[in-house]
Amino acid sequence: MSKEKFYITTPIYYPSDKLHIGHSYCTVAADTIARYKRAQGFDVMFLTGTDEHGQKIQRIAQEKGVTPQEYVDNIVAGIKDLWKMLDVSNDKFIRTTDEIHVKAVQKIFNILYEKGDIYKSEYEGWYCTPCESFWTEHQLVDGKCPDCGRSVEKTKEESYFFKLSKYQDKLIELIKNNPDFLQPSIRQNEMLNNFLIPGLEDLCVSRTSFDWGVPVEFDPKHVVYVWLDALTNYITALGAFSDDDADFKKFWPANVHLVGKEIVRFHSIIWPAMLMALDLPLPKQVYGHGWLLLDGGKMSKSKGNVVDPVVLIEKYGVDAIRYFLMREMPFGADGVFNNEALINRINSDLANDLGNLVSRTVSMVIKYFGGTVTNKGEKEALDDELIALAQETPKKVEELMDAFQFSNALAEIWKLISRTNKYIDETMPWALSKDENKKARLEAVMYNLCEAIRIAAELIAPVMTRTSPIILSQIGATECGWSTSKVWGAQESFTVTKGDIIFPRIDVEAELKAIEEATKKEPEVVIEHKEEITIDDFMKTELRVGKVIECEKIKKAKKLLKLQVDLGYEKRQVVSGIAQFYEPEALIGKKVVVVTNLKSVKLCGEESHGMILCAANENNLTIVTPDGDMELGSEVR
RNA sequence: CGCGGGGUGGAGCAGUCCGGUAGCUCGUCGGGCUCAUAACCCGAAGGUCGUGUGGUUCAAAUCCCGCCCCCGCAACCA
Repeated sequence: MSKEKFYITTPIYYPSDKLHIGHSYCTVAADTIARYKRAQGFDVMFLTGTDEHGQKIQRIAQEKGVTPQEYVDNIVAGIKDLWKMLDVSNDKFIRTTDEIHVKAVQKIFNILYEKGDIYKSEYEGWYCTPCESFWTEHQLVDGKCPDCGRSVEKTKEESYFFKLSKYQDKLIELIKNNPDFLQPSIRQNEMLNNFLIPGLEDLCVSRTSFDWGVPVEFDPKHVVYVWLDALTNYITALGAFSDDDADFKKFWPANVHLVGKEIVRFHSIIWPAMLMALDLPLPKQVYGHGWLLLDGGKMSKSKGNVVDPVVLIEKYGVDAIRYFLMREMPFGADGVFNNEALINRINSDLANDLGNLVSRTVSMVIKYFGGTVTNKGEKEALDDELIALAQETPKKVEELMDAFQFSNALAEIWKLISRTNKYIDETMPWALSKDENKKARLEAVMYNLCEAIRIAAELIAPVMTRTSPIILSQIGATECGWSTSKVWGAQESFTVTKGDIIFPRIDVEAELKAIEEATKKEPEVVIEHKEEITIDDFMKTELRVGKVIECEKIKKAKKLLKLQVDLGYEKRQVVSGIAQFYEPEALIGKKVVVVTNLKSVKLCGEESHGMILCAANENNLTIVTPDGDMELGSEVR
């Protein structure tokens, strides 16, 4: 009898930079599910990987003076190391630069082309010559360039398009009739209201403007653009459209694509449409999880370094991090990461509740019974509540894990752990130990503790990959495995071993202080210098003193102010993104420096002829104003 | 009137779909215990559930309406 299959994927990450804690979050979640399913006996395929093509990579590599391939090889090595550190148990790792992927993508492109679902664009493209931009009919504003508002001309920009619009109705049906397909359900309306119901446009699936990508076989000046290249990884990794497609036949369709909410659209609209075009089955579910946000507000200037997962792992251990990620926030929604919450979780849940429970139990078994207890002790009605809870916990955990409610699943396990701690108080083993007649009763108590711990330790295994076996070994569990966690009394006797403290308590204040100092020491302000220019380059810029004579907010725009500036020889309108830092009235009468020979553009429907000079960083902005009374129109050099 | 999420004891959240004792974790205070990692167990204080003295209802955190505030996304930071 063949085992039931389960195929789960993470997004493939873009290796333009090191990964951060947010990527870890998604991957750990996928890993947790994969481990859980394996424990249950499923035949699991767990895929992650990297999306390595595209203009951005090409550009960064160029800047660094390496080939794109060298560049991504290096970053990908780091990503693989990170997953190793996090105990991520992926079965495959797909890189879009893998030969098997490249060939399959080309094949898919050809198939869709022959079928007519991909066609070379020959139709209404609109080109704005000054902007060098190509627009679709839909993007135009009043028939003009949405960027600068100038008129555009009909052009035939050569690129291949995928007939996404053809699948619109089927996609609407899919999402409406099949609520499981896109989860959590709030995403369904988002997709319907924002994209599907307004109408889909055909999708550009090739580019000629860069060449770091999969070449189109029959038209090699084109490179396959991200959609077709990246999304198809979920099947090419399994060997689809290759000589060996056994895994593809075995595991497709995927049970779930785990994705961040920002890419839900691609996975719930574009990807299914592509599969429809290929006559392949659709994934059973796309699950858009929330984001791990940094401590909001102004206080945290210390982004970067604190959320480097490597630092956290080195400091607190993999399991603490994995536990925190899965426990702290509900999976579908956003959550906030901060050090204090992390340390508190470690202390109260891991050290106090779980670690200490194991520690005190092991100590007592050694102290009172020389290390071994059996199931032959004297039972009492008092035990029933603990046993009942231990028996129903695995069921609840399974229900919650199946719904990807990791946080609640862990909460259930911790209810059992707390109940077990309470059981020690109720039974007072130290009192029983003083009476030789109560030895049998004491043994039952110790045995029950070991059983409860055994079950809890088994249930945390998908999340806490290292702690689980350590605990099981400390209490001498021999009956291990997910299925035995459901059986109270599965193990007849326990021979415990005193081990190291599993989670030492952390001194919160000292730790936070240390972190604060560490983040202070490395201001880590990487100043990116621009390339050197000559005085002639600089002189191309025409800067002049002007005076703000009118100023108002632009409705609909959060950041923009519309200014009328008097330059002495003329007055002109300038739009500036300073609304968050200046009240319009406060600017009237101020002298400013204006870039006067800048190409005009239209912003939020308002013409802007120039730019106001400002000193700015992430948190602050102030306009540059001449020191002293200069005549309007004076040049600034 | 762009799309969406949210405002619940000091902090972080659940409850809102399917109206009817406001629940959890942490923190605070008091007590208990001594097996254990100053841990564990018990108890208490603390909330008119953003707002309108709005509507529906016997009854509203929960449904309807208005308003305020926060946060993402999108559109613009020229």
